[in-house]
Amino acid sequence: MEDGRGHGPGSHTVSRVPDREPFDPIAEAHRQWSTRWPEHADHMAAVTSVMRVQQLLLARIEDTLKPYGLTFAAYEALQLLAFSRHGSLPMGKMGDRLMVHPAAVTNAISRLEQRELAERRMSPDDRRVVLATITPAGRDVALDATTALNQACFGLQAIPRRDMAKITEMLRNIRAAVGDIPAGTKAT
Amino acid sequence: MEDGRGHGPGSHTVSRVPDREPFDPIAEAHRQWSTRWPEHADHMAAVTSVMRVQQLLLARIEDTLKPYGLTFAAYEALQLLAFSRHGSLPMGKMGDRLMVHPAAVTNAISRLEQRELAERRMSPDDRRVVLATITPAGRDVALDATTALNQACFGLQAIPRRDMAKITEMLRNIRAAVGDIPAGTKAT
DNA sequence: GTCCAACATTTGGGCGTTAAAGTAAATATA
DNA sequence: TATATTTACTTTAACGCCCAAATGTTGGAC
Repeated sequence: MEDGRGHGPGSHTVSRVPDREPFDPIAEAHRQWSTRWPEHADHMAAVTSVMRVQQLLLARIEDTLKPYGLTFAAYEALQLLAFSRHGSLPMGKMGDRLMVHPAAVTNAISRLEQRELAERRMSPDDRRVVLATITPAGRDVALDATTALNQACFGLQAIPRRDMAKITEMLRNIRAAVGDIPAGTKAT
Repeated sequence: MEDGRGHGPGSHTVSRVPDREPFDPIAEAHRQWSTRWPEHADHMAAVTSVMRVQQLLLARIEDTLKPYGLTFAAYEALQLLAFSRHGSLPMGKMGDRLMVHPAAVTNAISRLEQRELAERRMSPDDRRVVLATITPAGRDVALDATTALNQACFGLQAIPRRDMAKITEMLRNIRAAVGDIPAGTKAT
């Protein structure tokens, strides 16, 4: 996959992450920023880092998921259902959990439904709500995909668990600052 | 904006980041994962954290950018041009820098061109390449938007610079592990 | 002069958002 | 109690962004 230089047909196959620049683009941007807004450069670099790492991880994850015909969004939805108490959740609830708009859930479940990995059921309690429900086939796929993801260690075999935990901790500060979680939340 | 509970028309206005769950969904997922794949839970939590923080930051950034009629993708492209040596860059080069597909650059520049923030020029050296070029109006908008972004401190006034730098450093390890930058790259 | 590599664009589809609409439940009001 | 208003839940439609594959053009090598 890692094609060293050389675009053309056959390059861009591995969902972006093209040929790497010979330098660190974030360090470069930090330099540029520092000459103009020195007091904001560190924040900018951190934010840019998060953006870029997300992009990189997403690419790896989707490569891992591709053999199972799942996109990351589809996987997230499926796994959420798999972890739910009865294998089903109201559409709106899924939107809250996944932090996406209700309309996005509608579409995601529709696609899963087409592939018979999930199905819609009317709630017996409230006829307004529709329950997205995972099928046995859906559970199988979710399990296989999760195993693959774990195997690939989310693409980060090289990094020790301790460092990963540290990253989670530091990012939790950001999430707290932004109101994603109650301020004083502690680790597991 | 912060509507405490209560969806319906008028909620979901602030680009996702809906009402917060009463618990930390990542800590919850970490728990679930731990019971089944304990040796992978830390990696999973870190990856999930990056994904979620990216989502949160993006929402904040786009809110800040909205008054200038810019999306984050558009801002990135514009800023890249603004920082470039002659205010212009080949389309392909932009794709490399921004880590997006060539087609994405085509569309992004087209939209910027419509708004007269950028324009296309044929390269005098190579008639295959088209140079995306920032206009004076584009520079103005980019500068204003950047100021706004800095003012908002990228939405993270609360977090000290030192912590932000630490995050950048730890994420650089991930980028190195994934091949985004040469292994031994150091900070600025 | 022919063949191949590099660029950019077009086309098609997934995913996300906003805005608007439709139905069902809850609540107010008479 | 009966009707009317408001609120909750989902869906549809329209648009932006991204990727993937196919198309068309130019430059360079043989």
